Amino acid sequence: MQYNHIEIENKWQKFWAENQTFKASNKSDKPKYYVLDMFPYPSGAGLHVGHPLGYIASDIYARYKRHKGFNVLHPQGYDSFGLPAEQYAIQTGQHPAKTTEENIATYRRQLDTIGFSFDWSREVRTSSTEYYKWTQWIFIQLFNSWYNKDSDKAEDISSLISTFKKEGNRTINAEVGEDVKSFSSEEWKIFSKREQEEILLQYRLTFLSDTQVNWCPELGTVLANDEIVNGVSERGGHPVIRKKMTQWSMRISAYAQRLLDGLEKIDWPQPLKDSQTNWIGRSQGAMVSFDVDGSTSSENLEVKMSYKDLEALKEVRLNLSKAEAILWDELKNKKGVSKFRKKYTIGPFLVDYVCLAKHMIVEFSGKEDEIERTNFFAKKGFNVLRFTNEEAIENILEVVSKINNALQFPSPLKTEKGVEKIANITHKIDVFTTRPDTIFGVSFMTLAPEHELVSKIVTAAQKEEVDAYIKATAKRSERDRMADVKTISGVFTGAYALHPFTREKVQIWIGDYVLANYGTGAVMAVPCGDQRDYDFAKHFNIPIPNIFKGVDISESAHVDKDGTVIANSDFLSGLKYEKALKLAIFELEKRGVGYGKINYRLRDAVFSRQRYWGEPFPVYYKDGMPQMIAEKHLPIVLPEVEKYLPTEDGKPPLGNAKEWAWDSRGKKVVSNEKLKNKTVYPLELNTMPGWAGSSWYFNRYMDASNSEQFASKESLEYWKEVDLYIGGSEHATGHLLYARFWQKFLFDKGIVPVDEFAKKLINQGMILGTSAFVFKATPFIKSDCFTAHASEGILQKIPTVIVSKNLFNSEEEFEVLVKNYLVDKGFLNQDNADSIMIVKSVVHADVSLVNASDDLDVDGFRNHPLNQDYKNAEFILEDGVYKVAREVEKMSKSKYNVVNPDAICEEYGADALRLFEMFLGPLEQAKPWKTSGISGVSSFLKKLWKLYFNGETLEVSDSEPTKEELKTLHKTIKKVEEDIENFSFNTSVSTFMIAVNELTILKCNKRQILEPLAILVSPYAPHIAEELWSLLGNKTSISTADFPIFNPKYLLESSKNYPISFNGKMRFTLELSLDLSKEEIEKTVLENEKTIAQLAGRLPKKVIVVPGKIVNIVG
RNA sequence: GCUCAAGUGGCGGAAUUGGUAGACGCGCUGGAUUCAAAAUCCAGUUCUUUCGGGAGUGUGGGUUCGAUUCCCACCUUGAGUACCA
Repeated sequence: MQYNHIEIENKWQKFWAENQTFKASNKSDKPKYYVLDMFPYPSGAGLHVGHPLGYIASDIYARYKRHKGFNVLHPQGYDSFGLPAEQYAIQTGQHPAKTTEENIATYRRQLDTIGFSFDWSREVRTSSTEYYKWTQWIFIQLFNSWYNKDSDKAEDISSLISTFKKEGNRTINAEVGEDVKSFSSEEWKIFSKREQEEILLQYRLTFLSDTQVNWCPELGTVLANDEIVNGVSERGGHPVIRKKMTQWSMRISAYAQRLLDGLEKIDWPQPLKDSQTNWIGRSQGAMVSFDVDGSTSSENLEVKMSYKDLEALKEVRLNLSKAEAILWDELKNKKGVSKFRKKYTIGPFLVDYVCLAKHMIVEFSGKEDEIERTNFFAKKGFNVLRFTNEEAIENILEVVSKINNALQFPSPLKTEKGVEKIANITHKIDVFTTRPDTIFGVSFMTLAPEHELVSKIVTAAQKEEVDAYIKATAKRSERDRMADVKTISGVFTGAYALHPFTREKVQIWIGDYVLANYGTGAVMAVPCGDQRDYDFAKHFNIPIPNIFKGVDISESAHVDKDGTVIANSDFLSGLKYEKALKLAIFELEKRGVGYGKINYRLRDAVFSRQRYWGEPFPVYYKDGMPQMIAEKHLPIVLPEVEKYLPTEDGKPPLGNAKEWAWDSRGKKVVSNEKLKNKTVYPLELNTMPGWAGSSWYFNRYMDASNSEQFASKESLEYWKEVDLYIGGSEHATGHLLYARFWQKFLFDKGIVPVDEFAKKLINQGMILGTSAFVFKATPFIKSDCFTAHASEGILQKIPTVIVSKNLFNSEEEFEVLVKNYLVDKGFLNQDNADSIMIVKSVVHADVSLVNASDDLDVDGFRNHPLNQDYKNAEFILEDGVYKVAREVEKMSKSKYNVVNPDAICEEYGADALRLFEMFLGPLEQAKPWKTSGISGVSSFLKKLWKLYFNGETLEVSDSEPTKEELKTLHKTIKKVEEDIENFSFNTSVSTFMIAVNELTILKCNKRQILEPLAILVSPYAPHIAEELWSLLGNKTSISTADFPIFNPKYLLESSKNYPISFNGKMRFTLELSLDLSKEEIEKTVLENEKTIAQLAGRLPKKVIVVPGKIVNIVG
């Protein structure tokens, strides 16, 4: 019987669908295993051979795990909201739901053809109402939550409100926006409802705010940072500008540290982790305050500390009294600006605790010099709180509450002379620096042109110039500013800042190399240690003090930290980077001019899109304040609109909807006409971004049809997390970061049981296309020979000439060849030949017209619908064929190198496609596709089939297998098992080929070999395996069979073919018994005549014998 | 610029802890079968050679009895990222 892949594959695909073979149960005695693919966006172009690569790998793993006795969840779905469908809708007026539906049908058909073991009963689509109901629900959960930094997790907003009622917001340590005002419980109670809502909005994990957004005018929407590549939109490459808009944001920054820490416990590829780490951008350094000159400086009372003193302090910190320890337990958990230090020196005094950012000292009373201390601290701008030991031990809670209160409500500073205004400082410039060790190298400061202080500090003399500069920068788009990094520009403000240590005056400049939205929008410039500062200083002739010992900075800044010794830096002189850094921060904190700080690059994520084809927000606006629609009224269904474009007055597309108002009485969406009614309110016009639906879909698969809940508690508890997640690395800083964020939030709220959703992740590499090119000759009239009409006629006679690849080595040869051809064929007069020139150009040829030997189907090319221009082209062949040039490029329609899997399945079968995709190379690696290679796996399948047959009839013997047959089988079991566990799928395909080749030579047709062999092959080539399995008389699907068990006894050998090397080079092999001892091996080898010949009389210096491995003779 | 990954025949790639470099497949060459083609089967295929050998895993060094594998420097390619202070 012939191997008929079409018949077999149709038969088994139908069988699996009818019998729901791969339907996973949420209850099982077997251990669970969850294998997930990144679900596709169903684009109009359908799948090309690159798309299924990851799905095939995960399918092999899923099928393998089933053979290994696991209850496997292997679902699939569609990320079906998104831009392309909407752009198509704008162009054609087709409803995106319709095109999406059609595209999904194509995808489903293509996926089914490849024979995946997906559990389709759990399919999800992010654009279906049953699904996005729960996306809306999660949005509401985020709205109703705030981030408590003391417990380091998200909590319900109700706990915040009850604290506000009891104590105001002074005891709250939350992740919030920048300008939150402090208030007491009394004040909270008298705030209006609206004021209360405004305050709460600042605390919520999703919040409305006026933010600078990336606005893309062409697309008419805002884009997230990860949707912009090189200053233009990722989709379409349109320019992006910055614009202030009221937008929903997600407070992902609250999770920055946890997103970083979580990377440690997940098995994800290092490059992916690196790019997330990069994106989060944690940098450790210090905040430093510079006073603007014109303020009265406080006298300098510092006592300098050496590094030794600093080390000695560590000792003191370890030995705390009981009261001290109790209080420290309470204080140490405070984070961020309320962070406390213990046993700290402020000037000459050692204080018990200090919060540097808030200038608050907490001490135990009873110290001898209390009055003196209080005065000194007050001069330095510190408030002091004192408690007795008893208070701390007996009523720690009250002590803590007093401290919290004082932190929020600092009392005016007091000295013995009564109330005195200590600081007369008009302005301060805060900067963030990662190099506080270089602080003595500061020679100027630079503010971003947008910095709020600029207008306040600029001198009258400089005002005009500064204003002009600010105007000029504002005009330039973000993209211009980014593209142009070489031009140095800036203006002196005329104002000076005071160096926090030396009190020397340093100039304050503005310059556009400082970005307003990173750090504080201001930098302390250290020209000797930072190249940008250096260039700026050179350009404007600002001094460049050198603070590095023995380093030449005449040409460029010295950026190296390692091994550099600091000089000319007062107390830092003579120290290396690490020590100088610590001591600098220590001194900054001691003098109250700065503190150690961790900064993150990760910004809060903008969550509003001005698009139609996305999830609507479950939000309406009452008096301008957002209100959530109750869970029981979800989903809020996307309304119908006539046009998918923004409205004429610039509102998002949903502004076109006629029925888009919320009736708060009737609890339903009603016509906009009813907005006149008092109880009807406008609904949100923005929609959610693409990443909303994909940030939690892996949880939905666990209980996909649940209409009561996001997913049932039991199913979430059972499946917990994805065990293996396969997808592309392009989602590193988008989907994979946002999904981790939502998972952590859902975990905080007790909705999901784990805070990382995927234990292991593999990035499959891209499959590249092998483009084919032909060489086209284009004739031109040489300019000096141009004699008007006559020449025109020459060109018209000349047909397009296309030249085979190996006929020329240079442009000159090409030209000569073409001219000769044209003359020979009579297209060109010899006389005219000199007046034209021939230019070579390359043209893509459709890869389906080229065979494995790079021969082009010339007629096919002429008649190809995309090659209308070449219908009458002349081809210059070599040896009767046309050879194309090949190049590896990304697969794309425009390069005519896209290979469709449908055609492959049709011609070679799905099993061949699956095997070949795996055989191409390591899963994670990018690799080129060449269809010709598929004949290898195709003939392998035919050989495999033949093993079970004798001519037309199935012939399998029940007799005992031979030793060799068993050896082949068990070798294969071992290797395939190891390969799958290591995701090295390419090598197991080779292993199958070797096994089949060996068994063919052995003429093996034993059931005891061929039955387990079918199981081994089945994860890779499931259709042929099912067919052979059933032909062998089995009644159930092969997917339920146990994986064969490897038995090492069949691989035991009695002898080994030893490689005999001389000085490490293998010269010949020698068959020796494995029972021989080291000495016996050495003796036998040295006596061998080939050894004697190799040595040619020399005496071996040394003989290395590794029994079972190698013999190496040195000499 | 910075970070990461990778360089092995004509091509895709193999060599899991340092131990016979080039498995397996494509392509190519020759042969069998065939009227012919497709398909199938057999043999060969890193380079070089005076047919004894010799050289060889991006380049140059190092460690080792022995290095594709470990270390150092450099070159090339790919990916990510960037006035991030």
